[in-house]
Amino acid sequence: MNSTAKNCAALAKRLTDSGLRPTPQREVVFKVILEKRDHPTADEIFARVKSQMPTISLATVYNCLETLVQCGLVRQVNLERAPTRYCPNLHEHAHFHDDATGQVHDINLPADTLKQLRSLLPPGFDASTVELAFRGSKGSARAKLAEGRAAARSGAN
Amino acid sequence: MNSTAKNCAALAKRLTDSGLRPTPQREVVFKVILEKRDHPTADEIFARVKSQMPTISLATVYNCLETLVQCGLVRQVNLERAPTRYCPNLHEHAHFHDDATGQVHDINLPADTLKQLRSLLPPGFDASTVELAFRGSKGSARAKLAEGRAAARSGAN
DNA sequence: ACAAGGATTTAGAATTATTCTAAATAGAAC
DNA sequence: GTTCTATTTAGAATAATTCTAAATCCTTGT
Ligand SMILES: [Mn+2]
Ligand SMILES: [Mn+2]
Ligand SMILES: [Zn+2]
Ligand SMILES: [Zn+2]
Repeated sequence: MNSTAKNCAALAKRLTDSGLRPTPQREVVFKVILEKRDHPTADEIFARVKSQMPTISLATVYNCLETLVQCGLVRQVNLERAPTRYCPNLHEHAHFHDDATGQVHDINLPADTLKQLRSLLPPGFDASTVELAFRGSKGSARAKLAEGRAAARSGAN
Repeated sequence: MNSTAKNCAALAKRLTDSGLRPTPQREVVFKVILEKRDHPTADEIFARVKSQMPTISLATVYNCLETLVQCGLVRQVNLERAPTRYCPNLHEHAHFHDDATGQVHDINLPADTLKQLRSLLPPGFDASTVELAFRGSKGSARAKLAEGRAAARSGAN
């Protein structure tokens, strides 16, 4: 059983567990989100799905996305007021929005960091979700090395 | 010199420093944001401002808000896909969105916490902004005390 | 097999926060 | 006072998302 089949099976289980049907549309939407984990928007997902299923409608893509989110298989990512993006990474993680390229990267969040953040809340505040987003630019590794050397020099002064 | 006059002077300075004019519209928009720091939306600000300046337009409110944000006097707060809210708290802080009441509360963020969060980024990632938002419910102090006692009991088992 | 009946999909209209456009107004500078 | 530019204003436009209502699909019961 390959990875796609396994994911499909997991999707089918989640859906039927919620009393929903595993339809071809839901499967193909989920598949394209898993295929290229670049946090696509609904429009981008629509475009990718259409190449495999030319008759699907944008409304259906929105409907499927809502279903996948409700089943807990996909997470919505809202950055500023840009169109909602969709992420199949189910681990607790933050997002880094690269201003230069527009790309969105996953940033791993250790469990203890999450706990620390929750501990900042005053008594009585009970957070069901914590969202952390960075915005900036992702320099090249080469630029970063040079930056590091400059910092070392200035620190040595 | 009272607080309102001081804020107006600060606003005028920021504006003229940026080559912009301190207009009555900009002043009144800034004033209502400072008056009730409840993270109002543009529509709410429009309603509050209209009572003092009935001829102002919504477009002007949006224009003034954009100006205030660019001058660094007000911060935009985007939570999920709800209308943008505006916050005059210039300290680094996070937001807590109370699902039950819809209220948005400021959460203080220690400087070292911010540094820790930035340190989660892989080399090459340079964040110009870090946004942290909690969502949940704010129980009453009474409920919170009971919760604490229950936790103590279960911990003692 | 056939007939409900409900779930899902679909196209297109509606919604809504925000931005844009272009004309009117206000104010500063000369 | 005239000119020049910034600002305000009303209304149109935009764009992501949601809604509506009809068509299609599937399951279930007979
Ligand atoms: Mn961007
Ligand atoms: Mn809410
Ligand atoms: Zn992600
Ligand atoms: Zn705030």
